[in-house]
Amino acid sequence: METLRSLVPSINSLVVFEAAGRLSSFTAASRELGMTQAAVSYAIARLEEHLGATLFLREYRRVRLTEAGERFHADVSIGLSHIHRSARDLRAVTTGSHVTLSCSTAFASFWMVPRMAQFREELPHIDLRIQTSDHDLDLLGEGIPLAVRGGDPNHWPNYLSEPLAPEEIYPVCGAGYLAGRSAPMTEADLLLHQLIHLEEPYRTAATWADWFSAVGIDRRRIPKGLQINDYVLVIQSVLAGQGVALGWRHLVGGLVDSGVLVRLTNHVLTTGLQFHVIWPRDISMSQCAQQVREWLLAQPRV
Amino acid sequence: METLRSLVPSINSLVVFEAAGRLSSFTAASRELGMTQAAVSYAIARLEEHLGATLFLREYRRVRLTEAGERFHADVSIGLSHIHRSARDLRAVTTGSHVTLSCSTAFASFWMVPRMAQFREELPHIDLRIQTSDHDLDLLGEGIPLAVRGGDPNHWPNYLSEPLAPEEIYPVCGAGYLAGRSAPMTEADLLLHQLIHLEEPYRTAATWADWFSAVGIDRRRIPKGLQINDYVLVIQSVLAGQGVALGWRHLVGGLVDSGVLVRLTNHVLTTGLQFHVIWPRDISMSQCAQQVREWLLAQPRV
DNA sequence: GGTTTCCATAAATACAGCTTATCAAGTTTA
DNA sequence: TAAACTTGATAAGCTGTATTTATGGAAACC
Repeated sequence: METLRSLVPSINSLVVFEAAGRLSSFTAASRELGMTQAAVSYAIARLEEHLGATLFLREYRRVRLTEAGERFHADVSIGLSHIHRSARDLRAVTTGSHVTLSCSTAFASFWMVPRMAQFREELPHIDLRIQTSDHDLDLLGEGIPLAVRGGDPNHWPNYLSEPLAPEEIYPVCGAGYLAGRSAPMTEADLLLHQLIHLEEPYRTAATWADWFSAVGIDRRRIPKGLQINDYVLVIQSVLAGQGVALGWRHLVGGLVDSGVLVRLTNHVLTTGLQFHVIWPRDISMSQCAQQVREWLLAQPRV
Repeated sequence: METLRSLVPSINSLVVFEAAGRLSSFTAASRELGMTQAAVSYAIARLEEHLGATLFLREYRRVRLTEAGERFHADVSIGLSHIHRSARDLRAVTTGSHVTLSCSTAFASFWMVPRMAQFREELPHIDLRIQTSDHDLDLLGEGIPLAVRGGDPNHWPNYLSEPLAPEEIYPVCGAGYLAGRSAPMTEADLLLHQLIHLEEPYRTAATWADWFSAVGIDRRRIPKGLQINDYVLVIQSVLAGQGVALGWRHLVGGLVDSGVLVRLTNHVLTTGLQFHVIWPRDISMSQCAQQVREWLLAQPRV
């Protein structure tokens, strides 16, 4: 079969043709493409010669696509724009002044937000955009250079990663919650409290069942309580004194330290998993994204 | 906006990338493209460098597209194949061993068929394909280099043309039709005969009304008769002795000369229009198509 | 009639893309 | 275990094509 290369003198000439056709002017096309008018004229002439078709009618001070040229132009435009868009998406990850970080709403609220002031101070030139999503979206497809995800890196073969924090879980309640209540002495005492459950709609997260199992308490003994599907709302409920929830150390550690949340019992569920900063393996990162990654990883571990 | 040129090192590299991705091998791609393996390796390396993305994983004795590469490859393939198809269609008109001639079924039957033996003798190397259509199809769109059409060349600004025969119309009947009937002496006598009408569904052709008008006979006096929508069938009906029809000289002249059809009356309706050989203006013709055109125009006028 | 603004053409030039040559790596096989 | 084979990477150098520079011609417009 005739290859595309044999059909046209050079694929580059198609780009010239596209611009010339769109602008109906060789001179304008040459300006747009940053080359001389002669080069455009030459490229078009060779393309026409090669295809054996007149693509342009040379009129006074302009050129006009012939009918055949019009048809070909439409197809070339479609083809090139398709490629153009794809190439632009690829590059979007690696360049650009802004950096998009994909993470959960919980991570955004409890980890990023408290550190944003410091971020602005240390990396003032970077326009950081946090994209929260509780789906595990496709960074490559979305053109996002950086994300925070919990889990096993082996599950993301197309991404490189660096651990940010281990997954450690303990019960917390609001500072005022214990007033008028007796603090639980043992893990089993917690069964008598108002438990707030996180019901992740898309991901699977550790639950009260996991936590109680780890201390040898049968999951069937766990009372039903408040079911909330967003971790930010879970913690807000806890802060409002509505009950006890599981706290992820890397998220709530700061609140515990400042005293607005209170740890209950001494048991910590350690899943062995880590939260990671991850980025697409095959795509080189922009300077800015690299700086953001280094900044994330340099934050003191809670 | 970033132009496509700035996104990729050269558009040619996309062709190399497409082949390499499809074949999962630089060496195989180099063979297909008729270049060296080194050139492919170099082109891909530059493309990756330019896009800032790793497109291939180099494995033992093969390369494999990365996820990002896969995505980009799909888009590039689509884009290039779109252009490829369009370019091929353009070229199909100008090259190729066969020549397609578009004409009406009537012209095919009564003009081409009687001359085909001679055509084969004079241009044996040409694979002539006659495409009959009673629509006025778009030669450019169909990739057809040559057609025969009646009418005014000014109506086809995108085509060049050369007249083949004037439009001359006279009544004819079958050789046996007059047996037992009195031959019409005047044009008006024809009104007493069984007239066969051609009812062109798509084009407008001259009718009995036109013919009678030209000799000063009111169209309202014309009797209804057989209505047939294909001129080939009209003439077959006439040959079968079913009645009298209008005969176009360039089509039925040969049948009249050989005696199987008989001209009636002396009046000839000359519309002033011509039948033309036409071809797309903007597309250069293949050698073969040119020969066919010259052959058509060199045929002795009936 | 001069001016302007397009496109075409010719000659000269630069440099991208290609080839040649060689190396490295990894699997097969002997 | 080492030699052979295949495939990709790399370096250096060459070639040819795309581009520029320079010029001319045509068509409108003032």
